[in-house]
Amino acid sequence: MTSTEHQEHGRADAPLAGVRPTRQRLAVAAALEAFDDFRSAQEIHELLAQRGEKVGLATVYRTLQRLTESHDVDMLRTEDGEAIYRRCSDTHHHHLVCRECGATVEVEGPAVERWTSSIAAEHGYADISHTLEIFGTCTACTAG
Amino acid sequence: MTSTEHQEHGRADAPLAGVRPTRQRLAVAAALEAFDDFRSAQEIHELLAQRGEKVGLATVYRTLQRLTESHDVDMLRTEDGEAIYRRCSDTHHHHLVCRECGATVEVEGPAVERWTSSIAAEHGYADISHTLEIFGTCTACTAG
DNA sequence: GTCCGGTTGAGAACCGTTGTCAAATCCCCC
DNA sequence: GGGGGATTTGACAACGGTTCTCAACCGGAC
Ligand SMILES: [Zn+2]
Ligand SMILES: [Zn+2]
Ligand SMILES: [Zn+2]
Ligand SMILES: [Zn+2]
Repeated sequence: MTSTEHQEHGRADAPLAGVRPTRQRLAVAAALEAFDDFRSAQEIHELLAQRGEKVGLATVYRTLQRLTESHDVDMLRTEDGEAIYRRCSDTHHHHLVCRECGATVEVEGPAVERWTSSIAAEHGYADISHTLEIFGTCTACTAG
Repeated sequence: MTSTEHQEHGRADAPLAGVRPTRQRLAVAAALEAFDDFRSAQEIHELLAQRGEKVGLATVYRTLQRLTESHDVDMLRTEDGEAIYRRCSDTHHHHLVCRECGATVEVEGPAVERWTSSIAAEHGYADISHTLEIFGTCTACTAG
């Protein structure tokens, strides 16, 4: 558990809380702010390189992993299994994603949340998580 | 395009339609019938080996790929990106999957289907598809 | 300054998956 | 029954995303 580490350092509610805000970690966080779409770790690494920020690929992966675990970024998988990341709002939500351009809309569905947990309870499954993503073609891509 | 191949052979509605029902392909199909849970390609390959059916791993992958494309099996990805396969019912449904043992329950949620299409329409997205999977730990795995 | 644990990064390792291509197999027609 | 040509197979290599390794590198505490 990460919760056993000493938490006196850093604010408990900010991204990168409880860890050293190193140049590399701040750079990854900044890159995520720069994007509005889901991006792969390698794309983020590439953007950092273009910006002149030298950050090792392993560090990008480690940082994204940490941010995902702390729910500061959303991670989902493309059709072919690649992990992609996006800085999202704090509340639980899902995504409406354009399969052409990647434009993303956050969506909430309290009824769906209730439905999934009732289904799980009904069958005795514990420690539930769920994935729900909607893919389509946005207006811009339909027009273009 | 696979649609350019001659399709006169085989029934158009059966699994493996339009391709030679070779020993290997039949063995993979049989293995899928034997399982009631989602299984990875490598697990299926291993089962075939245990049964004495010698089928190359590449052939297992190729066959599963073909069956997935023809919608004769469902393919989804575990939380760490691995593809898993299952022979399912024909109607549209989603899954409640044990992340330990793969035990699967098919679930239907008409309300969810309606919700996803209304969300999509609301934002002007067209040509909609969606993924919805629920992961948890089944009673057997919780007990064990 | 020294200490010391957290952090980094280059590269290797890992692992699921796909590509390669010669050999085997099947199907059709003679 | 015996070619012949397309399909299929499988051992193995290659690939791509991700994680591991571990020596070097910080950066606060004292
Ligand atoms: Zn999100
Ligand atoms: Zn949800
Ligand atoms: Zn299914
Ligand atoms: Zn559905």
